[in-house]
Amino acid sequence: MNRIALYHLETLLWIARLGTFAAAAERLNTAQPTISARVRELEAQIGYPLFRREGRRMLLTVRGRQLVSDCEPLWAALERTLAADGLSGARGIVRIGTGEIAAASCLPEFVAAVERDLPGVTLDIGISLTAQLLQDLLGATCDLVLLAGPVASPGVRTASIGAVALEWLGAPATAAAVAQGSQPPVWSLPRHSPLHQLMLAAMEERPSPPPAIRTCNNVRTLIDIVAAGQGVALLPEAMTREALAAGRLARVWPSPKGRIEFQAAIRAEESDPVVLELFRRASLLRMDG
Amino acid sequence: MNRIALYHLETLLWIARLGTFAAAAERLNTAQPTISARVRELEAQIGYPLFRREGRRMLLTVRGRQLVSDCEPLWAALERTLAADGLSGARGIVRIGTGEIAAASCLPEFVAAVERDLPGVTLDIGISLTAQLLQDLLGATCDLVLLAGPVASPGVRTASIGAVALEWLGAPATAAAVAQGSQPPVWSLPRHSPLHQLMLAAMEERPSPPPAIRTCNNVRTLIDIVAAGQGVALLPEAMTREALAAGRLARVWPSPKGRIEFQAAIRAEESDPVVLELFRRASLLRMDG
DNA sequence: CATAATTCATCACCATCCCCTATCAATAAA
DNA sequence: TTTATTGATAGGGGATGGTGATGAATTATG
Repeated sequence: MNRIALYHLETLLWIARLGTFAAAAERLNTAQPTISARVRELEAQIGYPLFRREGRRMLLTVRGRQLVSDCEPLWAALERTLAADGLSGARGIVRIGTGEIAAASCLPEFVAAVERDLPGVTLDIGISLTAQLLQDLLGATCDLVLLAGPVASPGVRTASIGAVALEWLGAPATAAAVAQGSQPPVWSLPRHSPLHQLMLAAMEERPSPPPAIRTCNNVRTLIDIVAAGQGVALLPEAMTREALAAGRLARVWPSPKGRIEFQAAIRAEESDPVVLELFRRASLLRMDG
Repeated sequence: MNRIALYHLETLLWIARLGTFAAAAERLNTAQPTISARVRELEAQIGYPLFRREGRRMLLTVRGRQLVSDCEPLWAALERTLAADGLSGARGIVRIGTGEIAAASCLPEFVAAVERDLPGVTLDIGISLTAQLLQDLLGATCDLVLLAGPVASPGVRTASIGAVALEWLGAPATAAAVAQGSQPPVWSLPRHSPLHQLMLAAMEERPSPPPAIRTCNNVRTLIDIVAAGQGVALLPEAMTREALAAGRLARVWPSPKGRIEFQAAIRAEESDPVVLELFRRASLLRMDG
């Protein structure tokens, strides 16, 4: 069945349109015996007769007509798909990996720009932690990543896309308790993440001894946890602005000096022009916009 | 481009799913060089690279991924279409030709029965005059026709499906004028149609000399014309019952004795089982039901 | 670090397929 | 009858697709 080629279907469709094998042969720039042979092959492949003799003509059988009308839209779609070649502009599916913070800060803007300027390009987006993102990139599971922290890995080409400020936040009740000397637990991303490292550095700035540290691999969940009064977290301003304004979160300690850097990255040996163009555009993003 | 065979697409899809050429080869019960060759052929046909080396693996390019995701639904549809073979029951497109009167009397019922009992069968319906219908049938433009008048043509197999009564109808105003001796024109289908012949026969029954005869090739329009007071027509009861009840039409002269016969017909040498089954079912129809 | 295993490319060889030209048989039109 | 049209058939040449054996590059394993 799989030995059917596209020209078999094309031949069937042209015979159906023009009525005779000879006309289809002319239309397809080939000889009439070729058309006969193609029909014979197609019939052999699908296992039932498509034509029936009627005088000197060949008429489609009932099932043959069914096949024609089934194949007509399919053929059109196939032609469109396979001919989508010389089309101007970039086309293709690019897999983007990004961390939660970058996703919240500039991904919608990036996606919108791509949709607008490169309509042929489709983005597949996956959210992960920095370490996973790098692994995906090197393992060619992703084409382009937006990730936190300075990355200096051989085989990776990066461009900084800005930094966001961090703040010690908690529920308003937690802030009040802290003001009275309480020592709430600190929540953070897993140990290997850049934000966790920044959090440890920021703890050094503080006079009090470091309290218990708990981790969660999801920033949104982290926010929910501290908003529920379960502790304090060092969170990016970009993701908490709204909750802060709404009073669901409050500043617990003074903000540290450190900011968290973000970068766009692709494989160093990347050669695909679409990916390179997307990297160029990603490099122009500004987290602190 | 048309030299692409279905197995080329199938191969691409399995490589995309399984990740390696070797795995695809095993899945497709073939050797690995075959897979390499198929990919090479496919790339040559579409004109751009689908894969890129990465270590010892082959990775889809951006455009390659695009093609995969474009082809996935197409492939599924093609498989479904081409494999629609051993499916139980009849399948296919049958072209039905019918006259207006038969269409109005029993076509909806017939179509509903086919939809219900033979869901794989699609009907293409065309409305024409009897002469055209016969020509279509013999010329294999139609597979089955429902037509008026006794047909005895060699090469055609018929079955009676009943008869309908005819009445001389006109607008109520016309009927009133006739009662006072007026001689309105008579409207009818074209000369070669069975209804026209019946009309002429019915005129013989009448005492008065035949008035002017005008023709129109469409019964519905004919009804509209006489309902607008433009004359009298011999019309089938089946199509005028409603207008008569609503008072838009009225009986002008006494009804003639003749009724108009209807038949289902197929080519005598028809062998397609689907058409034969539909003919069997059509033979059971009753116009006078 | 050396070895083994995996992955895809290449090669030679063979079978099959596809297309062409030339011709024929059947039917329809003149 | 003659002519034209339609599709089938036959034979040969060239392209295509398939296989198994082998090789190069990379990655896993001891």
